[in-house]
Amino acid sequence: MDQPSFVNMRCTECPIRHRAVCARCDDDELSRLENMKSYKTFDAGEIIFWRGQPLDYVASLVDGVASLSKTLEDGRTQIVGLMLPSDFIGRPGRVEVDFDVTATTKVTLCRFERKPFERLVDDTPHVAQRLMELALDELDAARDWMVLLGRKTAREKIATFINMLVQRSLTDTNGNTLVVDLPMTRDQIANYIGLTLETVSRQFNSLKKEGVIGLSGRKQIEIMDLDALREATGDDAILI
Amino acid sequence: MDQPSFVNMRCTECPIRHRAVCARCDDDELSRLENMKSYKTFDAGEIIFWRGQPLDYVASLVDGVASLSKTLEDGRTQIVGLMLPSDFIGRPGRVEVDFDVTATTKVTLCRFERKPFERLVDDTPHVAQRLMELALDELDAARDWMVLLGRKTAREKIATFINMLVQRSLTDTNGNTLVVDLPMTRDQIANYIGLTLETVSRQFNSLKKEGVIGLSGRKQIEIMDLDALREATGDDAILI
DNA sequence: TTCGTTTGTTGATGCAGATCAAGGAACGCG
DNA sequence: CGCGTTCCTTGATCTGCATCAACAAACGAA
Repeated sequence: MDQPSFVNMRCTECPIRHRAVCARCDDDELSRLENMKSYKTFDAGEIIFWRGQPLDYVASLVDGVASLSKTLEDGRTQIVGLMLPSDFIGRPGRVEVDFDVTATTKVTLCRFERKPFERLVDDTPHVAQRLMELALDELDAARDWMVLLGRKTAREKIATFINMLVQRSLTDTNGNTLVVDLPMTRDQIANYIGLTLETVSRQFNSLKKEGVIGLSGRKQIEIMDLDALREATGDDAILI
Repeated sequence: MDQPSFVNMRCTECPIRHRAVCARCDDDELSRLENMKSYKTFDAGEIIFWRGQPLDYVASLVDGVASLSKTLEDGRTQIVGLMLPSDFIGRPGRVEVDFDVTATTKVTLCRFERKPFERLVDDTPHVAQRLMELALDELDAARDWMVLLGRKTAREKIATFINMLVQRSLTDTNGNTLVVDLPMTRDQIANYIGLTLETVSRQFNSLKKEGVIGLSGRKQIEIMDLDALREATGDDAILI
């Protein structure tokens, strides 16, 4: 998990090249992007954007995990989205975001200045189209999360969360078992799935006791029985 | 609330003309739309689209209320979106939806055949842009709903729900008090805000007892004290 | 109008998960 | 290596909402 240096990276060598907003750009468009981009890293815990702050940049997340969160009057918070590599932060035409964006782990962004980026969007239809796809993917994910938050039990929530990490392939393979890196603390997980940190801890250990997962260190989960895990999500089978 | 006849309506007379996907269309584009559109109505309770069904049409919702819902293995359901007049159903490039779309009240759609509509989107950038805006608005709404589902109490959920109906102006004015038409039953409301119908009923009556709202008939709420209602949502003041 | 069906209210009880509390393990830093 | 801090676990208790149950009100059809 060493942080490679991105500073002088060419777009053609970019690890998220094929999935990010630039996925279908040709060489010409890439060089336009090269000219307006700059890499910036944030340490874990740093605020990347404040809610309401005008955005001079939009960005692709290149490495690490960031979270979008909203806060109620009395301080209760809810994480409303996880940004993983290739996700896009900020939208053309929108000057600010309505949530805080925080670096959950160390994060590297590929930032584009807003104005030139918006010009690029205006005259390259497939970039606009790719942005639309990314937005619709986020909308789908948000709707699945609404089911989780509104209707799932604590156990189902935990299973769904782990399964999501598997799906979005935050995984290594260690021998023949799947190993998932947890990008966040129990408290942050709790905020994401609408529980308290104590309940998160209890459910993790209960799944461990049943042999569905193994816990090694604070930030690693081994998937011992993927079928059982998916069974435990409560989702309709064909959704998985 | 009489259903006017839409069958022969011209786009220029359309009640959602200024907010729907066609908001910024010029006369030429409108006449292209006239040629590919057809109105269709659904009775309350009818399924408009099934999850997984290939969509031959996309549509603007002209009148009534529809809901998007997802179902778990064992039958628990969660409404993941309310479609109100001017909302758009279906996306270019996406062949199916991942939820059921049901008419909550009697619903009228202005349907467009997919293929010609996609061609229109391809060669009119501001239609694509409007679709993007509509999608981002839905995404914002979905995120607010995640906070509601994950972190709000039953009372806050009910207050937020009523406040949303006020905001999206499903309101009449009756003398000097605001009257909100409830488009759905207690059971459907419960499914939308992640509660049971009994809890919904209790919270309505508790807000009534406190003089925040009045209930007249099954489907009408008077807003007696809007400030108290907003206070009860739990939202950060500047969000409202 | 009357009857049947759907929808809503209200009460009693139970339980999943929150809250409160204390200690233990992992990690970073001098 | 030891120490302080952060993060995690585990137990005890509490409570908000679900669940179960019965009835009442509204509505629609004949």
